[in-house]
Amino acid sequence: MTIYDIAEEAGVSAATVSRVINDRPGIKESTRIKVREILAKYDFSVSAQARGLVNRSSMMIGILISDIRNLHYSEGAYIIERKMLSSGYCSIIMNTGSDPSQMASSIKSLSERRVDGFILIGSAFANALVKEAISKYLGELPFVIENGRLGMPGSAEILADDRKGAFDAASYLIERGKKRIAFINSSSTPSNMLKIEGYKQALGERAIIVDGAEDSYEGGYEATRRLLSEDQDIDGIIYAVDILALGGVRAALDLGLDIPGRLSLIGFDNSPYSFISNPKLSSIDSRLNELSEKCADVLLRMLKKEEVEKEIVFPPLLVLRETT
Amino acid sequence: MTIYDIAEEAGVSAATVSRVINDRPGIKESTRIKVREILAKYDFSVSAQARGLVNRSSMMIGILISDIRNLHYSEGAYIIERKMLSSGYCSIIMNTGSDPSQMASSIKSLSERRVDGFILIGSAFANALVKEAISKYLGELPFVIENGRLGMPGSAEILADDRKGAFDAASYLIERGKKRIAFINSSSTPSNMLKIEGYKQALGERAIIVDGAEDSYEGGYEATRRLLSEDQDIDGIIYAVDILALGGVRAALDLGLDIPGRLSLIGFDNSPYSFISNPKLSSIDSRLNELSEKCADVLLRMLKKEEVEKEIVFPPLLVLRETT
DNA sequence: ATGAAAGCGCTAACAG
DNA sequence: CTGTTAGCGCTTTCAT
Repeated sequence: MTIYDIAEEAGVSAATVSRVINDRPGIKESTRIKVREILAKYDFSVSAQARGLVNRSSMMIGILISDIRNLHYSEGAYIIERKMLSSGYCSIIMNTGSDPSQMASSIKSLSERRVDGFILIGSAFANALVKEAISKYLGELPFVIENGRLGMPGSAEILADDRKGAFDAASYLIERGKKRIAFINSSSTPSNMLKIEGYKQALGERAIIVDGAEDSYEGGYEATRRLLSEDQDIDGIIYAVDILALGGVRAALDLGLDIPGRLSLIGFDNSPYSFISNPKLSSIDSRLNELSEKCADVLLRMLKKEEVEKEIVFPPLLVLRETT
Repeated sequence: MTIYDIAEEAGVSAATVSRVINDRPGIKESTRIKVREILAKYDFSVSAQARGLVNRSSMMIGILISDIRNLHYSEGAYIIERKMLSSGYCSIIMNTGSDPSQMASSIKSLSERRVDGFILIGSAFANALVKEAISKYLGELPFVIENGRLGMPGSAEILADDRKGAFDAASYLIERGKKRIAFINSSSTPSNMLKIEGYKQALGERAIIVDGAEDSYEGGYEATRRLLSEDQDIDGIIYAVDILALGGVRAALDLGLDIPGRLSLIGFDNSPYSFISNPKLSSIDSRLNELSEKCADVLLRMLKKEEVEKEIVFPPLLVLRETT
């Protein structure tokens, strides 16, 4: 069913039907009503495809995420999808994994779909291949990157201050009298590298960095267990992500260590995991949800050709619970 | 940039360019190479929009989810998105919430986008409004519903046997000598209603059902705490979803009850929450990931006009950990 | 206030 | 092996 079918039954032209559908002015009220009636009668649904072709706007955006199963990405995707939809934009969501060439190919896909703009969630997208793919395929499109720096002209960057987050966490533990404070990291994303920097800044010579833990509960468990048995004096650990810390909590408990008396633990992101943890996990709130909200805001404004700030940084918050 | 621009530079017609792009046979090798060269030179990306218009296929599918932040939905979305993409289909993901009228309006959106098919994840979609919206707007489209019954002609239903899952869990606790076994439910989805049925089937007269807990960690905590203080003899609890059970674990611990000696707890879905829990949670594995995989499989087959089974049921597995 | 006609970027049928 | 033509479903001038 097309607008021509509607037009025919209404005894008007397709142009008129189009005007009614789009609420354009300059239509006799009686015609408008007549057409609306027939539209309703057939539950007519316009082809966004055809419309997009002539309007040069698909009213779709792309959301690229390394892995939506990751709780804090799914929250971001949720917030952005809802906000965009309420302004009429559908979201194409793609999981790219952490492989830059996969990311690049997703970017090409988005280009073929003729999205009106897109959002990259996570610092993992801040790499050369992605940059190249964007300038090749999505050159002029507005986009925003959440918590990553790409330094491209058409884009906005909404950032968490990860360095400060780690610095604050470490400083807090030092203040509380902890002497040997370690940092357990998983993947080497730009975001995690900043956390390490902040941690080092606070610890200086006394920094103890465990790198390359698998990015999971088990990864945190193993890394913590190993660290704790190799170095009996560790009395504080900061983790690059909450889920690692949950594994760490269990490892410490299995080793019979008192939390937080003997050992303090701090996670990162203040995700729902942190209060699901038992004992509840203290965590650095990177305010990712607010970042996501802001991402959608900013993209929407860019889509309307409004001027936007190209860089917004959200300061972190240290949330204390039962592991410190 | 369009195929006409490419055609002009290559000194051929648009039809030829189209043939090269789509790897159609019957093109002189030298022409093919020449055209490919120019395509590459400009990083040409075809308009899926225009192509879709003529092919009557957008190569997009819709995925409707009540809330992707829910871990087991995000896993489903992940699996489906990846699988569909590897067959060339992009996924439009929409969070509908639990309001049927929201679901209906999302269905209309999908129709305007001219998706080639769609997947409904969750039994919450098994309601009259959704059914009506589908037959209005997406009448002939192939679709599959994960863990819900809609009973519509064009669809396939991939189901978990929730009744049996709850029955097995309850039976297990009875076998282990538990005397007062409660069931804590959150939302009244069809899926949860089946769980209650299975539970009742095992418990008979002795059924103790707590309904209407909020669907969250806190909800599980509150409901459990109240139940346990009102009825001191409870020695087993089954929860409609894992996250509730995590709250329950903490409530029991706060009350000083020994798990599993004094009180056994069993969750539902065997989600990642279950092994993040401390103590680790025993849970009924509804095999949702396998369901999701199957959903994508089946939809893909429907899209190819192949015959498919209209109903597939996955039997549940009881996974024992530290709370039983 | 309304219609005719052109065109968005692509594919397919038909010629040659 | 390749080009011409028509048309997918819509919007938008430009007339009237």
